[in-house]
Amino acid sequence: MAPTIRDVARAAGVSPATVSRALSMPELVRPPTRARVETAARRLGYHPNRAARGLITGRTGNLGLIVPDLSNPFFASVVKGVQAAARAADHSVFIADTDEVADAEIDLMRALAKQVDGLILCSPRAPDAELAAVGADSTVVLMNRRVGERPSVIVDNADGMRQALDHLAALGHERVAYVAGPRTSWSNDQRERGLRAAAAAGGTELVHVGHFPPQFEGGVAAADLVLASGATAVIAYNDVVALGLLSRLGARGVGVPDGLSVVGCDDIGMSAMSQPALTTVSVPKRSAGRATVGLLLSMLGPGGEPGPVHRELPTQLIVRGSTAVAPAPTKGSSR
Amino acid sequence: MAPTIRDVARAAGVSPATVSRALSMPELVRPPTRARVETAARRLGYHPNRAARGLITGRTGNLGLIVPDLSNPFFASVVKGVQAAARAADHSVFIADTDEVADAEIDLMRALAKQVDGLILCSPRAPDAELAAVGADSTVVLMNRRVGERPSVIVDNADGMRQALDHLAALGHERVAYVAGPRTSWSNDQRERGLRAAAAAGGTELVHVGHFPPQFEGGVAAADLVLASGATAVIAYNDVVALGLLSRLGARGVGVPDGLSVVGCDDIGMSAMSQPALTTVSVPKRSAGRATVGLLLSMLGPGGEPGPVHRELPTQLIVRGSTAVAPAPTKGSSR
DNA sequence: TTGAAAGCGCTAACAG
DNA sequence: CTGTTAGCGCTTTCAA
Repeated sequence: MAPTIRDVARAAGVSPATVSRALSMPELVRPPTRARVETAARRLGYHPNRAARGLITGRTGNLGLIVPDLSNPFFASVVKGVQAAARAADHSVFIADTDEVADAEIDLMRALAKQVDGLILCSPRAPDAELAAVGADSTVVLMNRRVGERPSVIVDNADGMRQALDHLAALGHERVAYVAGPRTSWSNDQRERGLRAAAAAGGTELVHVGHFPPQFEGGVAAADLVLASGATAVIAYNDVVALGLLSRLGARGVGVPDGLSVVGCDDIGMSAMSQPALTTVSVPKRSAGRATVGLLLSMLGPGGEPGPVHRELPTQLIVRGSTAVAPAPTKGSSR
Repeated sequence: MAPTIRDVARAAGVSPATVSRALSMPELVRPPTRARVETAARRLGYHPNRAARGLITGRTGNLGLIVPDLSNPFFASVVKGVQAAARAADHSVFIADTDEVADAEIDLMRALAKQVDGLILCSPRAPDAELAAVGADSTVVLMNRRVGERPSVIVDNADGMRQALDHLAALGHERVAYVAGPRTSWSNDQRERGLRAAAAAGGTELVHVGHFPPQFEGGVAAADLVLASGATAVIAYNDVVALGLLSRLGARGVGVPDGLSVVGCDDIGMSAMSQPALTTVSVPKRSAGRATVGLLLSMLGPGGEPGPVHRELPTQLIVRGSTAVAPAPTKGSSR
């Protein structure tokens, strides 16, 4: 049986309350007493039971994080950022993976909400209303999504897309395809908007290619549609999809970037290592994770609710080998 | 404020004890009473506070999972398997990433041990003794490692390596390099042993190439050493390393599989999509995760400690494009 | 079959 | 500065 606060109290010859104080608010205890307590605690290998503490303080020291798909390296990175920040603040984190199923999100929110101080929803797919309903009575921070006035950390998707499109336009591409991600993805929505705005501003023709799951297979499936569209360049919802494109393009014998230029988004590790290396819009994944934890903890802090807080992080185009000057227009290329 | 058991009791006109029973041991409560309680609970949106329950039952309904690196897709898959099984058993899971730092493992074990019913250590890097010391008084299951009689779930690494080497030998390769993973990795150790045994049995010459971090960069760094070794084929510690090899080999102008055959291990998603697709030893990642949770929960069940339990899952070579018949021996190739 | 009472391990008043 | 008391939300004897 793990030692309790009473064991320590007995060993140190003080009351449990003093032990509690010596450990959580040392300045309220006379140094000699404190020392006795600390020694006893160390000797017995005492660590306070957080559940018991939480019962009375109302704080568990735990955070919850819900992500759509851990096997997407983007989310893996975010998780690492969240972890690091949480650990630095002496918090543990529950992680749940929804497998891109919106309903699972709601279930998991409910399940986790009871046992954490705050919840981070990363790229949630559920409708605004459901999110708002379930999150009403718990501290929730959104990441990669903005819903009403709820606190959130997002990245500047629109600007990233603008950078990508400007880059392609500067290379002479006049017809660019966008391989869309999930309809329920807020990021996808932002990216589409940013792209439309940039296309209108720059006179580039934008071709929207259906919605695809944000996975490798999604890119594989999209590739043929992109080729048929007559576009000379393609921007994918994310890097994983872009890698899928690359794969299928290779199989079709289309050279990248000579036959088609490809741009991804997220800058996952793999994007630098593909053949050719993928041009991509870099998103600060770790930082976003850390920032989200920071925001969440600040909300839990003394002040309580410091009003709606929003953070937006910048994105940056990384140019690599998968984009090049547009090929000379081919007759009937649109067929 | 979330409703407590007393709120429900009042609403249903019964005592808190009855509510507790109606919800956890329904058969001990008369149907009409039970119905009243259930209705009241549902109406108030009552969910028992697990921390409070845990305080008395000694069970939190939480599991802990410690992995070396979430950004390795191998671990991401394992996590998904663990998650799925845990959720099916109505448990939540704390996840911690050690960034391949053995000390962090021990710290995290201590931190998590207090708040979970059981702990899963996936591919732990810490020395046996430390693992044993910290894990002494908590329920721990190891994955991808065997330490004494501690319960564990592993895969048949040695057999996987044998399959890989036999495959290469059948293709005519006589000199095969192995790019080793971390020294502290038990799996790496098993793979080396399996390889040595198979090499001895089949008369293949095995070249051991230094220890490298189990990351893409590790493979990149190893590639030149492999080329200098005069081997016509190489087996990498895992797929991520193998992909690093592929990348650097491409940069060096060495064709795969014609210039060098490459085999990985784990069968992460990316391995099927590389150019050329990677031949690899498939490891049942999800299943292993699920099996580990199953084992852990069985240990927590009624019987308590049903003695040491070990599970070993099979591995299977997946032949893809990255291996081929050995090139004709080149004069002075060993230089 | 149900209720009253005790207590899990801890912290937060309130005295002293 | 330290000890006593009460109680967080829940389950579990023990009686009724």
